[in-house]
Amino acid sequence: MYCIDDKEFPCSTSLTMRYIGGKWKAVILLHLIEKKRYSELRRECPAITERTLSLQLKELEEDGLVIRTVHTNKAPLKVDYELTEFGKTLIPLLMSIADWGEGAAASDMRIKTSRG
Amino acid sequence: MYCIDDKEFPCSTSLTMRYIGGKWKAVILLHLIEKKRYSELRRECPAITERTLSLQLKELEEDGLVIRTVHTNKAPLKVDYELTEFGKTLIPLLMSIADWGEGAAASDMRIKTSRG
DNA sequence: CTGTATCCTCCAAGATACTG
DNA sequence: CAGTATCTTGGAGGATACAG
Repeated sequence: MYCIDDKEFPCSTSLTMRYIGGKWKAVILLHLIEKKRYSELRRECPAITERTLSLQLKELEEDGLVIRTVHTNKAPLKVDYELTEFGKTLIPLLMSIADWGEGAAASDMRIKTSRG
Repeated sequence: MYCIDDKEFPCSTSLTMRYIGGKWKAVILLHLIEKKRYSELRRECPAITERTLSLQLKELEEDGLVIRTVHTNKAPLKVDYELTEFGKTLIPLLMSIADWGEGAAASDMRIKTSRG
């Protein structure tokens, strides 16, 4: 049994999902394997709305998985995001997640693949 | 770009999360690495409500990850669940998810661990 | 450029009672 | 034993406009 902020997690699996679950967190983390500017991230993930991307990044930062760096305070702002050491421990898992999805696309006939 | 039932997934990562995302699916799948009776599953996952367990199992079945077998139609019913061959391709990933959670519990000081 | 602020919708999931 | 049926709700996530 694990707890974070009075929320309970009965096993380590549910605990992991607390960090990378949700619709977009794993996607964002995977993109951040390479350090990125905020605008790069947005361009690479057009399916994620601005608000959601911003909120998820803040949560990832609070969870200690991602670090945000501001390089200048004068406009135009320059901010980038990268994985912390703790966040980097997720890399093999993130790779496995991406890999499994590719395999699934070949196995599950309900999945339609297109260039998009 | 991938599609299932007119829902769009921009990358393989988001596609995987479609299968194992949500609060409990990965937990259920991990328990089903060994074939289980419905009642066993319930006993082992008391944190999951009956309704949710039932719904998730049905979804996992529709997704081709799990197979449900009814062994008798006369009461008392006997039903068990196990991973399909497709579902078994998730096992290494499920293991990694559980493992990472254990490591996180040791790294993230916000996580309180208890016997429960 | 890098975000917030508002408003809104939808649905995953909980609680509880009931059924073949 | 193995589930459904109802009812409810919190919160994740979308759309869009605005801000430092």
